[in-house]
Amino acid sequence: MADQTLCPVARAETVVGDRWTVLVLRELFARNHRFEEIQAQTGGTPQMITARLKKLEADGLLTRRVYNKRPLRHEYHLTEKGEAFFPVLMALRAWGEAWCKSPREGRAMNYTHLTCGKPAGLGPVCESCGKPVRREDMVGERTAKYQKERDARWDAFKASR
Amino acid sequence: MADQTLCPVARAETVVGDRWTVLVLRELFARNHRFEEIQAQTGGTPQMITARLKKLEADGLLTRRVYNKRPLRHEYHLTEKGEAFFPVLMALRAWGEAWCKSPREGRAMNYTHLTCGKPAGLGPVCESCGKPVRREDMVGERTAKYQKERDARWDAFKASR
DNA sequence: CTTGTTACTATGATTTTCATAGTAAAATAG
DNA sequence: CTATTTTACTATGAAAATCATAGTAACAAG
Repeated sequence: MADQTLCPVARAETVVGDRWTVLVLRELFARNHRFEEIQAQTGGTPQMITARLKKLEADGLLTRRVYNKRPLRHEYHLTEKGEAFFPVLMALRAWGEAWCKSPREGRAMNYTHLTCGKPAGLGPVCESCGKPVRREDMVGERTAKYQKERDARWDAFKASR
Repeated sequence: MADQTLCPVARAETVVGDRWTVLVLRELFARNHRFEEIQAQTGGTPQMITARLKKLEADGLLTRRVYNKRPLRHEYHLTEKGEAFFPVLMALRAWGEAWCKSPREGRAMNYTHLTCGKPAGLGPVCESCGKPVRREDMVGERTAKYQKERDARWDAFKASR
C-alpha cells in the first residue's frame, strides 16, 4: 500500500490510475459481477480484465465469491474499500457528462434520490433537496439510449464466438 | 471528443484515465505551472510530461501561456474544463486519505473553508458548516511533513544534473 | 458424444514506458 | 567573450504492457 509519498492522490492513482480498472469498477457498481459481463461491457481483452480483477482483489477493493463449484465459478463483489470509491466515480461521471459530451447526446443514467424522491442530478449533493447523496440512498436508471447501447454490446460480444 | 459510448465515465477516462495525467493535474491545481516543477514533483520522465501536457492541451484542459520570449517559455494553466475537474481530484484525495494510508501517516493537506473560516475536511461538503465546497472558497495548506517531502523531491531533482 | 457455456490462458506483433543521455537557446559568471 | 547554468525539452534503445486472435479446460445439456 505504501508508496513513497504522503500525497493521497498519488497513492490512490497507484491503485485506480488506469482506464480498465475504472471501467471494471463501473461495472461492479452497475451490479455486473461476472467476468463475461465485465468483459463485454468494458470491451477489454480477457487478460486485461483478469489482470485488473486480480490487482483490485490484491488491493482490497473486491472479493471473489464462489457462485458455482464444479466448474468453479466466481463473482466479483466490492468490499467496503471498493464501495467507498463511489464518490470518485460520481464526480468523474459528473465531469464526463458536463465536459466530454455534446449536449444533444443526452445522459447515460439518471439517479433518483430515495430520501426525497426526486432527481439527484450530477452533483455531490442532491439537486432537489440539497443533501449529500450516498449510494444506498439512490437508484440509478439507464436512459433508453444507453440501455440499448449496452444491449447491443452484449449481443455483439455473444455473436463473436 | 466522441468515443463510441454514451457513458460519461468511459468518456472521461479517455481523457484522464492515466496516472501521469492525474498527477500533472494535481500539480496544476497546486499552482505549479512550469515544466520543471511538474516533472520534479510527479517524478515523470520528460517525455511522459511532454506527452501529457500536449494531450491535456489537445483535450482542452489546459492552455500554454508564454511567460518569456527569447528563449520561448510557457506556463501551463487550467482552462474552465480543467478547473471543473477539481471535484474529482478532491474525491480521489478523500478516498486516498481514507483507504490508502495507515492512520499514523497523517494528512498531506488541510483545507480551510473561507466561507465559514473552519476546516473543510475531506468530504464534498464542508465538515464544519455542511455547505458544498468550491475550489475558490478554500485555501489548502500543506502539512509540514508533506511540504518537507516536496522540498526534498525538488532538491533531489535539482541535484541530479 | 457433440455442442454450448463460462472463464480464462497462450501467442506473437505492436505500442508504450522507462532510464539515460543529449540538444538548444539564451542568461549569468568569471 | 568564453564557460557554466538554466529551462525545456528530444533522441535512443531496452523492457514492459497492450492488442487481436486463437485456443483450452471443465463441466452441462441434449
